[in-house]
Amino acid sequence: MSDFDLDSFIPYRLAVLAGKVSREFSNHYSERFGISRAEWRVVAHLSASGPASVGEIHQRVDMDKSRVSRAATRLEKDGLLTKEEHPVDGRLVKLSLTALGEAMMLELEGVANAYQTELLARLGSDGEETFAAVERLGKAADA
Amino acid sequence: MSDFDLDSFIPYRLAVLAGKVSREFSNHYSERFGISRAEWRVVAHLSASGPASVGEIHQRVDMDKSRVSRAATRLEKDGLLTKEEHPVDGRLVKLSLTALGEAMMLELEGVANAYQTELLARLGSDGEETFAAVERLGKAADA
DNA sequence: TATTGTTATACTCTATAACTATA
DNA sequence: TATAGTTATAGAGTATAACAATA
Repeated sequence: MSDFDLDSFIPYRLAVLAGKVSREFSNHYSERFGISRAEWRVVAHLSASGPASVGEIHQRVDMDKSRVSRAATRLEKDGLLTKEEHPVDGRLVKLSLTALGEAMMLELEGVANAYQTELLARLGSDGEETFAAVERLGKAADA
Repeated sequence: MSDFDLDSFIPYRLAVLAGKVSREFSNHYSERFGISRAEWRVVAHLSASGPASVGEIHQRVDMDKSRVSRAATRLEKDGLLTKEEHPVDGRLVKLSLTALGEAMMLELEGVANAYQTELLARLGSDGEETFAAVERLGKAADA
């Protein structure tokens, strides 16, 4: 009927793979901690960087402003972070993990590091380099 | 603050990469043809396999039944496919591309093949093998 | 006027489950 | 009763844009 084969098409294979890994990881934390992927990203970023504004997270974490903002609202409601007004620029909101948020992240870190280890094992010996090579797909050849 | 680094975490990198490639490809067709990713997958599968049921597509294309069903409904409304009742088993629905659907797929194929070529070029010489190696991430080590 | 963050809109996705009609 | 497909539901993702407050 056609000479196009969806199964060899890289965007499709990549989407299927990313979905599979994301769901698998999500099984490791979503039920236990009750957070979504967006919330996980915000918490992980805050944990690594310390307090940050919505805009900073938006730029660092591949999520647009509104998604970050809504995730932060949910996390605040759950007592995992606080919002403060920036002392000099009133437009900025300073997001900080609470003690509860820090404690959750500590557990999550263990889960995430264990999963990362398992993924690297699946890749085999040159896993890191292999994966980095595939990430060249994201670099548009603008030359 | 923490020894966890989101930027080196494989599920995150994979999600970011897949999103980037998917959006980039989508820019090549969504505006021009007015279809979503789910619709594109259904059309591509039908084009490769010939007429198929909802269930067949569901099993082959990493989308659940309802997503396939809804995509098919939208495509039917746009005149890109038809639904027929199966002659012997009335529960089955036979989805077939219309002439309009075939014509669209012909154009889409050109776009997709060109994009695939560009992606392989970004990967470099051993691209296919490198990519296949990374797909081992999707194979849970169930031993 | 421009920027930061929030909220609105509308559609799609995801997961689950109920529902219908056939078998 | 089991199966194929559709529809419902509810929360989340996606993209865009309007909006309020501040700069």
